Amino acid sequence: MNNQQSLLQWYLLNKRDLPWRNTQNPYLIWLSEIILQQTRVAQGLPYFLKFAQKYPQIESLARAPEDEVLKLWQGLGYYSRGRNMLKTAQFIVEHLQGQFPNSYAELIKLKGIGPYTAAAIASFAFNEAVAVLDGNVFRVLSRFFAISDSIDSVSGKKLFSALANDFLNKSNPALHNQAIMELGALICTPQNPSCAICPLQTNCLAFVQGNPNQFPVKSKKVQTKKRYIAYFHFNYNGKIAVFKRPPGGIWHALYDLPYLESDEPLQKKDWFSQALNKNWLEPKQTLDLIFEKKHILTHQHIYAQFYRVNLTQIPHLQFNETWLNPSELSKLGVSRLLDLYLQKNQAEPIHLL
DNA sequence: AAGCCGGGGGG
DNA sequence: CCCCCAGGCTT
Repeated sequence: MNNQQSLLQWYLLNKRDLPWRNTQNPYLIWLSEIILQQTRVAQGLPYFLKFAQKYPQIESLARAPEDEVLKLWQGLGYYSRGRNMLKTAQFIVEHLQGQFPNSYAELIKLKGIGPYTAAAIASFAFNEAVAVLDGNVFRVLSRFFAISDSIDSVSGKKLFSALANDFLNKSNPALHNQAIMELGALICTPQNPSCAICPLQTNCLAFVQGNPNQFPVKSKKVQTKKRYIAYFHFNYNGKIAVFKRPPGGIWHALYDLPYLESDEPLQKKDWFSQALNKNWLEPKQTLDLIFEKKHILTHQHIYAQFYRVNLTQIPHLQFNETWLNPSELSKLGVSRLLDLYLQKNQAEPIHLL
């Protein structure tokens, strides 16, 4: 048996039973691939089930309001995926008669579909002979061939892309692509790979050399930034001031509370005086610290404090804010951080005045 | 080419 | 604390 055959045999015996593997419907496969971008299967699975249930066809997704899609996407992160997904659904329904493109060349033209996702849909739904290249494939191939070219350089990507297409089993691209990714997810893991039970063990150069942990090679490193944010829960007759976050930063298109920000930690009196300067409140008013949370993201650590202010008149907040009651706000997508606060606030309501 | 975009799980 | 996950878009 050659390497491709060993890989396929291993896959057929050991694959996980995942819902998007039981269909060739390009819409459902696309849905799963968008959700799974930079996202573990265990985290994305419940979202796939929710979306497939609520939007069984591309037409129902295309009709959905953006706020509804983002509420369903809430907690999954990388929210531009959800907005691009909606735009692409609308494009396909309005301009392609609802028919999903059936080739890599056409798929990659769509918003939110890059080289990986185009290859995944083209092969899984239409059995096109194009290799997927994701984090799993980078890892498997870099170890199998002991390649030290960095996977986040342009030249490295070209090299691995050529290698992946060379390694592709042209007689069964759909199964081969799923198999090599599954191998990366279950056997050829980032740390402590299970080489002892790997179907490619005997021909794996890194295993022979005894250094699989040295692959793959990455050159870029992420540096995290610390942010200190004071959120203001302005309460007026049971309504709360919120605004839709603008383009150009984190949580674009999600709803949020008015806030102040600093590069270094500040105390309540500092936030209070800043808010006073902006005429968000009056000197006689008080800030109640309700909730503190260190919110950890890949590229930033947010030290958040949530202050509640009970108002007797509506201030001008400069956020294009709207005033919503809790049931209205509960229908809108918010960050995981704000969701935590709102949940806590609901569990321990403040009985005021 | 580099920076940015979330949240979570595992070592 | 670190890593990275069925990546893609913008500058």
